Amino acid sequence: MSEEKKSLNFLEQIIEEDLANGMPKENLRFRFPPEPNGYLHIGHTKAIGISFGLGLKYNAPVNLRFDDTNPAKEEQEYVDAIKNDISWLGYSWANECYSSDYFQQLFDWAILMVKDGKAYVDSQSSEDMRAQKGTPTEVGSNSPFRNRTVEENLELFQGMKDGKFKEGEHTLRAKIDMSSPNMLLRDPLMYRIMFKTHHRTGNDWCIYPMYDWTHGESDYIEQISHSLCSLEFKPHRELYDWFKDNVHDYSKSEFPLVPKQREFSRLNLSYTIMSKRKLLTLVENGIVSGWDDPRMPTISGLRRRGYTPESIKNFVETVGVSKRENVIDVALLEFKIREDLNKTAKRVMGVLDPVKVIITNYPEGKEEFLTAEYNDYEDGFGSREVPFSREIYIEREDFKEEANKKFFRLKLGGEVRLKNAYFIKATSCDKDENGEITVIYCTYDPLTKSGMDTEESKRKVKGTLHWVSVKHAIRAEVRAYDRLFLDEAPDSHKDKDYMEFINPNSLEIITAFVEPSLQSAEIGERFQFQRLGYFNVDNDATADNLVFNKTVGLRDSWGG
RNA sequence: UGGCUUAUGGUGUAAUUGGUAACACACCGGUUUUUGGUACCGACAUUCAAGGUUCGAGUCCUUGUAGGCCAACCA
Repeated sequence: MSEEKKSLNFLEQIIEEDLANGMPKENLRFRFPPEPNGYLHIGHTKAIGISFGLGLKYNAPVNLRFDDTNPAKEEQEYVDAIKNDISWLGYSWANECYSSDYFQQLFDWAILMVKDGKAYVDSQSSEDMRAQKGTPTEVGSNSPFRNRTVEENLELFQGMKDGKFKEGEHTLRAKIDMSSPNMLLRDPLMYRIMFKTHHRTGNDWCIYPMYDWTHGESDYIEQISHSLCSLEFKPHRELYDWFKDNVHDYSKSEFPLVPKQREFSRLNLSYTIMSKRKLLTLVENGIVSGWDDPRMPTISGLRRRGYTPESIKNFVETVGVSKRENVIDVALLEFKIREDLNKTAKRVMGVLDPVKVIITNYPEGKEEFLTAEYNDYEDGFGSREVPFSREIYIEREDFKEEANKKFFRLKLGGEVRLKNAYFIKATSCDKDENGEITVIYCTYDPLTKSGMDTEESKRKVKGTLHWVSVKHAIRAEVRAYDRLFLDEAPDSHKDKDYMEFINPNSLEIITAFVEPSLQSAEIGERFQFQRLGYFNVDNDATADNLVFNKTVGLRDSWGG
């Protein structure tokens, strides 16, 4: 057993350091904090993998916390989908939490901050506030309401909560520093008035706390030790710490531990987009059939496409953790699913673009059943009987009337092996008026039957073809997918909209012929169609209409 | 004219914290093969630039350059 020493990523190093500096291991606690305003995508699996992975590594609890502070965008449907996706990946959370569970605590703390002169009610329009906020290079200026008395602030804030004001009339702001070089510290909003029904708290509240105020304090309430998020929140850390320091003064005894936020770079994948808002646009405009369309980079899309949880987790593991902007080649994701399915999928035969072959010396009306292993190289997969007869389908691209020596497939006068069956030799073919081949005539050699181990079957043939018996084949719908976008980084162009790069041919629906054993295939079941790729049974499949999704093609080093 | 941050091959991630660039994917070549698959071999960078410190620098210092993020009553 050689122990491979894996280097620690920078987050693990931070944790090891904290541990070394005396933090008890039992204090370790993480969280994954999605906003339920859309479905989880492959980018989220990185964040999920990091926090849940750390939980597993250090045997520490990981909370699933819905950051549900904006009822205008959030829905129960998304909560359910998110839970389902995380479970499917194979992770379990210690507690199912909601920021909205902390609304009262947050409000109580906010009152204390008002009393301490650390927060005030502003009564300006958002436009006015934006104007005095300054810019990254110019300082802001103070609100005319910044110096209201504590009594006035208290009364107004209570009035906000009691629904005495209209939306937009007042806000509660933290009193920090309008000239801070960090824009987020220029008196950030803590509360806004919203008369919206919340998916959990209903109409209990008409003021809702903002992200910065809520998120950090939710971490604090849950006593999260390491709050890990993506890089764009780095500037928020200063504010996170400011709120945390103030609130800690109020609640040291009840909540002794203060969390620590650290940031890593998010995952970007080539040829796709990773923005919930933009993905929602694809759904709403009917570019895809839904959040779980197999072309979507969502977890539900990948699941439907045939990806396994294992392959996705391996992918995230391989991608690593760092602080630099990155774009991962989608080929790595494809490699990971091939790697997994290569070990686990049964091999079967299906013909996607059929051309008929008539074996002229095979008796008419005869049929025989040939034993075919589900996996020739691994034990434990079992086998099935595949029917063979005088007429079969092969792949149209597997035949050429004439071809050079690099073409290992069937050509006139040439011999190939039919997988699990016989050697055949092409003698002639028929064509239609367009020159399209309609029938290929072959002869077979009965002494080359698979498993016979005869001298004849030891003849060198370079090619092996997959096939399916015409009489026994079953029709199946195959959905073949191509990348959704034609550009490597569709949303990175300043002058062009990502919608301009939509691939108009990302879905091809094919009527295929597959071997009869697949009649009993179950929804979700994954197969390798030999020489073609990996396919799984789509949710849309019924007993008399099999539907397969092409998960990914086999690696093809020939190229055509 | 601001603040924060990152820079290692085509793409990611690593380098025992100053000791002579590793792993994976992609690409290209080859061997094996009843999948042109798998497996196995081989090829592919002197670390953004320029200086400096040092016996020795991807790691330290200086000065640049390039990229990312920051002005929502979003998260």
